[in-house]
Amino acid sequence: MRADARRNRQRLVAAAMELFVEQGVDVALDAVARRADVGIGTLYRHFPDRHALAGTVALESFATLRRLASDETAPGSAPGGLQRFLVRVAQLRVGVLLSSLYPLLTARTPDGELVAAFEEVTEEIDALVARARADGDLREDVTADDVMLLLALLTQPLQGASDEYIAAMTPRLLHLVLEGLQPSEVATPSPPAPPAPAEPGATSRPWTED
Amino acid sequence: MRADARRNRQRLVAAAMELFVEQGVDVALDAVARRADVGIGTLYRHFPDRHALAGTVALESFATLRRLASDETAPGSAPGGLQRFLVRVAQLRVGVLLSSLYPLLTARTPDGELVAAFEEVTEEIDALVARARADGDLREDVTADDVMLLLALLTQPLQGASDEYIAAMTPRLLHLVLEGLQPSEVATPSPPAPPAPAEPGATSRPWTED
Amino acid sequence: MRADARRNRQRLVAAAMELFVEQGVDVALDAVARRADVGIGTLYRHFPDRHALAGTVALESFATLRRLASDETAPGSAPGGLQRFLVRVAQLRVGVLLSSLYPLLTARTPDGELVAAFEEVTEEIDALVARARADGDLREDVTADDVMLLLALLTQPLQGASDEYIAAMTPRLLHLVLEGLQPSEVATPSPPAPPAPAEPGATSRPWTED
Amino acid sequence: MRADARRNRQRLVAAAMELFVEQGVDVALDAVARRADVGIGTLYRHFPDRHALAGTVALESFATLRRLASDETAPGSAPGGLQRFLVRVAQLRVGVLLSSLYPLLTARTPDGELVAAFEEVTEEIDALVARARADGDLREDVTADDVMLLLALLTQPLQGASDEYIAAMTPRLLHLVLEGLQPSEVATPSPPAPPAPAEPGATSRPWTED
DNA sequence: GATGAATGAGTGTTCATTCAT
DNA sequence: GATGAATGAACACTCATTCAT
Repeated sequence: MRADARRNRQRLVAAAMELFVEQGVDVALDAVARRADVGIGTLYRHFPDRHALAGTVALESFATLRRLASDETAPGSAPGGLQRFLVRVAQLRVGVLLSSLYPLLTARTPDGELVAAFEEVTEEIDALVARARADGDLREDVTADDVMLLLALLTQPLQGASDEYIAAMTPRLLHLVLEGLQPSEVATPSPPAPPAPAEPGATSRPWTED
Repeated sequence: MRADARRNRQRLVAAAMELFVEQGVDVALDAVARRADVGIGTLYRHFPDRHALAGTVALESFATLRRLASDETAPGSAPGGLQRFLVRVAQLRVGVLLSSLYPLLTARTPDGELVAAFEEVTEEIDALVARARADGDLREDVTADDVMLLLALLTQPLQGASDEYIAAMTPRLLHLVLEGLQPSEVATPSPPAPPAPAEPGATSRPWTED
Repeated sequence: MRADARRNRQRLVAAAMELFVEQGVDVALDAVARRADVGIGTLYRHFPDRHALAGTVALESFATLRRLASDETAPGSAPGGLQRFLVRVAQLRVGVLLSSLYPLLTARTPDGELVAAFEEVTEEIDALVARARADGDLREDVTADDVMLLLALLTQPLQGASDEYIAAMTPRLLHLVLEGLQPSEVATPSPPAPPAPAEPGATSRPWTED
Repeated sequence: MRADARRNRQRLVAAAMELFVEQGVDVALDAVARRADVGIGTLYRHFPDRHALAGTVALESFATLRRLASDETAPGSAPGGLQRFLVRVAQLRVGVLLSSLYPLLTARTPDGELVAAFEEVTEEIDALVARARADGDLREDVTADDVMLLLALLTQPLQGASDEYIAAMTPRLLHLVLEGLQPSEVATPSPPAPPAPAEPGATSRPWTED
């Protein structure tokens, strides 16, 4: 692939990620191209349709999440890794993608690569959760799914809120929630999580069609 | 106002609320009119633009929230009112509106009625929070703002997730989070909330423009 | 249906027919709307997509063809009806539609109404052909299918030819061809027509997909 | 010219001719380049625009037509040459080009080479027609223009018809039409052909601009 | 007051053509 | 000379909003 093409591709993905985070996954592709400082045709050459672009952004996001998680599961890493991971993810607001892009995992023809990447992220977070539990930092009844969903929800773009407000409140809420997930004498059993669905897309999470 | 006009108005607001919850605040107004079984022209006669419709929906939602909250602050009501309130709100998914409609609170020309209604809701929730604190059910450093924001985020529509999954996970997450908000020996101080802004829109929450 | 709506619909169909004849079925729908002196949105309100518009144009064309044919099969009508019919059709250049719109007859989900209209046209032309044969005006081995296909081909828009040339040549060619279809001693058997296909779209003519 | 350059040029012209016949002259040039297994840039290096490519294809087609015609006018050739010529041309479906490419003959700046080639084809066909007439195989009032136009029309690609249907019907129609062009007692005079225009493009056929 | 038709700006997508590699 | 990436104009289609009935 030519150098300039690769650069444009990078810029497009970066621009898309920014705009997805700022304005949601429904931004006009025009805007993405403009932000990347590239013609709309170039966007379409690299990504045949919005789906393809979103898929690539998801892939990148999953890779980032995975890297952040594995940083904390490295052998000999300090306790509190789950917390540190979540704080960093929240700062990057990568969670938006975690949530907005779930639909992609279950398109009519689920993208195998994407599903695989998601599985990998899930595994890393499973490891973080297990470690936190082993360290006595996490309630016994909290699963990786709970953690991921909380993350997705808590870092969702709140339509009309100012960036400063979000930036100030996110660590605060995260602190409250994470501390609340620690074991405690008063803890009572949680309502059950839904069972894993038979199928589709190979994930254990039942997202709906596109 | 003619009887049929009033009925149409009601149906429009109801339809809008349903669709806002189901599909987000960006639904086509056509769809709202159709759901209300009313012509699009009728929608526009009652609400000069999407903003006006959304504002009315917000007003209704705030009224509902307020009623639910005041149910729990009635003199002689049982402890645990905050929890019960939050669970009910989550069930109604009225939180979507709480979040999606925040922008309205800070439009260029903030709607006084709306701001007032929001203030009232805030007051009721303040009361619930105070009561919970007094009962020893809530960490000292949790504010009404924290509660409202958590509520908004946790009940946001998660784009591609199936209704069943959401329905199953919401009470679970809420249980975890609420239990986590209880006082505990291990609790450490939360990061500070942002200070109230001087202005605008008269709310103490700094939402961005439209 | 409102009077102005009906008028607009008429104008759209008329404009589409004109432009289909002049420039082929692939004209920009913008151009159709402009020719009909109507906004593009109006076009789309009446016809959800290009297919629907083309289908309606086809329906009208078939109705016209049928009328022209039945004019000549009325009881007591003079001999030479097939010739007169073909000349009139060629003058109207309705044949374009006969050919350009065949695809519609075999769309994935063939439009029943359209197929029925086509069958009716075919029947009328069958009658014309039978009559012509009975009158001794037509070779024995000529079928209605032959006639329709000839008509479609001979009246096709010849991309770069001027209107005058076409207008002058069409009757001339038609005269030659029609006279050639008369019985003659020198006639030799024609190559066989293809057998009717099992299916689809209920017509006996095997047009390809969309 | 480098050997590979020449080869690429050949492949482009061949690919274009195939696709023109299969899908009409409006195919995407991308598709032509792909079929020729060549970059789109290469196509544009050889042919500055679609016009130039089409012109070259026309040239080749005219050459083919001419060759086919002169095969039948060779001294001592058997009677029935016009018929044989037309059948062969119809089989090759070269007629598409004859019709689709007429516009090229009258572009704002008519391509002299092209016009000349067309004139040559016309001359050859004139000869065939004269011979057929002399042999008593053709009505007196049929001209070379009639023959060429019939050929163009009868071999036009019929948008939605299947290849098999066309393949089966073409010889049949051709048989009918050709036999109909033979002299006969019942023949009546044809409507007059349009007079040759003063100009433009030097052809005697009044095609419109581009 | 209700209706739904008309409008046109906005967005997704394709493709002819240019140009850097 | 070959390549394929970049560009933007053009077209299909949607939807907020206005307005005639």
